Amino acid sequence: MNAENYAEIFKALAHPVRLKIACGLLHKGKCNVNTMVEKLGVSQSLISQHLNILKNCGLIKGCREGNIIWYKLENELAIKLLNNIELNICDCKEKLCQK
Amino acid sequence: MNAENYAEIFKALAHPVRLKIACGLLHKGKCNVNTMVEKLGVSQSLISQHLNILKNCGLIKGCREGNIIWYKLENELAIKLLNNIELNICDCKEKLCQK
DNA sequence: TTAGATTATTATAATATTATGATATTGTAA
DNA sequence: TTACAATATCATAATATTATAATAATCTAA
Repeated sequence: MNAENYAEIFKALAHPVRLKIACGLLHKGKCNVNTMVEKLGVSQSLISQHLNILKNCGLIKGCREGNIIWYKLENELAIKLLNNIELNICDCKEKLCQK
Repeated sequence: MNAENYAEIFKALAHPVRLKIACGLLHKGKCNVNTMVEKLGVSQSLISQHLNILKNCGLIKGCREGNIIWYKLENELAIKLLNNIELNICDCKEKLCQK
């Protein structure tokens, strides 16, 4: 891991929607695409594109269960970084995280 | 601090040069522009522009001492985040941090 | 096998970021 | 004052990111 590698991780988290997704996954454990679409109020296409960015960085992984794909946080560094942000204020708490 | 605010901080750190600068400041304490130019091998103009981005996010502050401006890390969140990256591998260790 | 639900991909326009080179500003010392 | 060192700003070209709309792929259930 050099500066370029680290910067990529930061870049992946450097967008409000991706941050909400990652933050939400940290607390919710897993989430499917349509739920993100509803909770975050972002188009399905855009959610999918953001998920792809997170996936390409190795931050999340998708696990198909029939028709649905469950996404999970799969990166220790991302988890450490996200634990440093004030989650009770983070939008994801009120949105993606709710049952 | 909402998701947008947090994303801005991540964005500020989402570039190799800015990450090296921030990481270097964390360990070196302070640094002036010309030293960054030499140690990081990046043009003076570009270093200055990157410093400006870090400054605008409130991550660093410059303190003039005669002809020289010393920059310091001035953000608790950034410090927490940077403490989570493996500093012994980070480029800044070999470069910006050396005496 | 067809319809519908869920997710992904593609093309593209709008916008933002990055790097370069030239120039400007600020302070110091002769 | 003038020259020089340190830093900042500006214009701009190249590149990357973001959002939208349309379409495609995949799975399930009837």
